Amino acid sequence: MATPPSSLPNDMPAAGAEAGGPAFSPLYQQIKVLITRSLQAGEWRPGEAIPSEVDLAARFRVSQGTVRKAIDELAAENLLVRRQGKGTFVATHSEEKIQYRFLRLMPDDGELVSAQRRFIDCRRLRAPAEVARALQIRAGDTVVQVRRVLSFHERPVILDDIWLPGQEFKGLTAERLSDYRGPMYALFEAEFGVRMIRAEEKLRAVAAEEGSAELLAVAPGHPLLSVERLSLTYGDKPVEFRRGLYNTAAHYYRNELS
Amino acid sequence: MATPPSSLPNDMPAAGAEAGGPAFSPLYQQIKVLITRSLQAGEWRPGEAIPSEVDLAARFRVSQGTVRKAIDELAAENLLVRRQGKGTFVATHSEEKIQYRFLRLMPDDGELVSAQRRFIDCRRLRAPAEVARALQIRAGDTVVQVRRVLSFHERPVILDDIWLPGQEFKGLTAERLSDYRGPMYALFEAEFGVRMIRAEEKLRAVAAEEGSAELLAVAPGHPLLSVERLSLTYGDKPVEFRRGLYNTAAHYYRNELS
DNA sequence: ACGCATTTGTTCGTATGTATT
DNA sequence: TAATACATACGAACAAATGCG
Repeated sequence: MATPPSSLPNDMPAAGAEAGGPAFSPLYQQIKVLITRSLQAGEWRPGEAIPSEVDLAARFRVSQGTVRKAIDELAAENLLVRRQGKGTFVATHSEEKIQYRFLRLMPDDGELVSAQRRFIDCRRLRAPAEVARALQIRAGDTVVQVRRVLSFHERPVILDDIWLPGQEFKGLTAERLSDYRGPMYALFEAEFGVRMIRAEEKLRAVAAEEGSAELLAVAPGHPLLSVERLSLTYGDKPVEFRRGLYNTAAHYYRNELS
Repeated sequence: MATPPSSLPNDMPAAGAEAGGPAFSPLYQQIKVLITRSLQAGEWRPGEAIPSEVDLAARFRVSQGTVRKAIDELAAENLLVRRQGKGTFVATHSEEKIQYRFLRLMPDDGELVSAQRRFIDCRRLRAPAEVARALQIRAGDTVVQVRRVLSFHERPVILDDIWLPGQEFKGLTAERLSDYRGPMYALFEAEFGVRMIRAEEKLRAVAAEEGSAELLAVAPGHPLLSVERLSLTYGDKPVEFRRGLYNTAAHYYRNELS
């Protein structure tokens, strides 16, 4: 059995190390951490191929199988995408297939058609307490607020309010949002180097207020699905907070329990 | 390289075989199918240990690593649970840890407390068209309908209407439901041999109607979260259809996107 | 059109580590 | 302590998909 080589952060607490937890972690977990760091540091950009398993094995001085297991888990977490015969690629939000990973709204009948976007507002302001708490920044720090409406078949269905940390999103304007073709997360990734990895959502049923009712073309008091989303990047760092109001008259939010 | 032994269903379309698709599937996928069949047939009951990897390897005439990969996937799908040093066990709904796998409602503040259950109704009737379609039975076939209210801190929060195929649930009564300690799915599994594997949910915001408003102690028209759930067992066979109405005044439905 | 090199995918075998009883 | 079972790690070989010459 090969002893872990000195190039590995064996002395450093990796994934498995917590207070009271085990002070070691398997080799493949350490490799996973190293690969994640390179991802985070931008050594390989979204859409690019990472080195082959054999190359990585040589680089880290471990067997190919160990690299393989590390990549397996990263692929399961949607950080990497494997393609037989081609290589392993850094996941990107600009791909067709993965495009609707975060959009859970489905029409009651008919096919899923792509949404028309209308940006109502995009301005910088001091973070309200609730937003600051969610984004883990100081209350009063600058945030960018984006307000938009998504329509299907010319009918407004989603009203989104989006807050982004001003620090990471300098230069974001309504124009750039409108001009960009493709998903918003693809723009964030390409223009600001911010990659959404996963998100946590809180769903509630609420009554439409005056303003949102008008934008969604429903009567005030009409039931709307409220979806609060906190998006996280590497290291579970929050990078987006949004509140969506969905008109579920002709659509539903699909979820799979497993 | 060992050729697949005759005991394997190599000639039979397994997981990977579809119209136009490849007519073969990897060994570990075939093993996965075989294990799933034994699970379905009840060869090993929920909570029991299945044979060790070495035993299964001998039984199927493959290497331990191949069995391991099959079990890995079944564990990832929550059909099996691995425990180092002890064995691999058939997943069960009566375990503490897995108890809240299907309950997504969380309190806005405070800890998650266990719900008080109140069964309002349990009767047999002919399946309405919508229910029959969901359960893939004939309209008019017998179904069991259960209506219940879940309360937290003495306040009603969830109103559930549950439909079960009468065929599989002979002898289900309000008493048995009330008397049973533990999750309902554990009762289904223990008393009727029906194991929920996964479920698909459709969420909407709706206005409370007269009857449901009274049971949930809210005003008519109050926004409620409607949760339609179709529960599936082995082979994606539907075995439960339910519609829940959640009062999200002090709770939210949590979801993780990844 | 064909073959070849590259890369991931599958399968086997073996040895050792860690957790449980 | 010893036996058992899952977990990790290595190495080797072949299969399947892809892209290039």
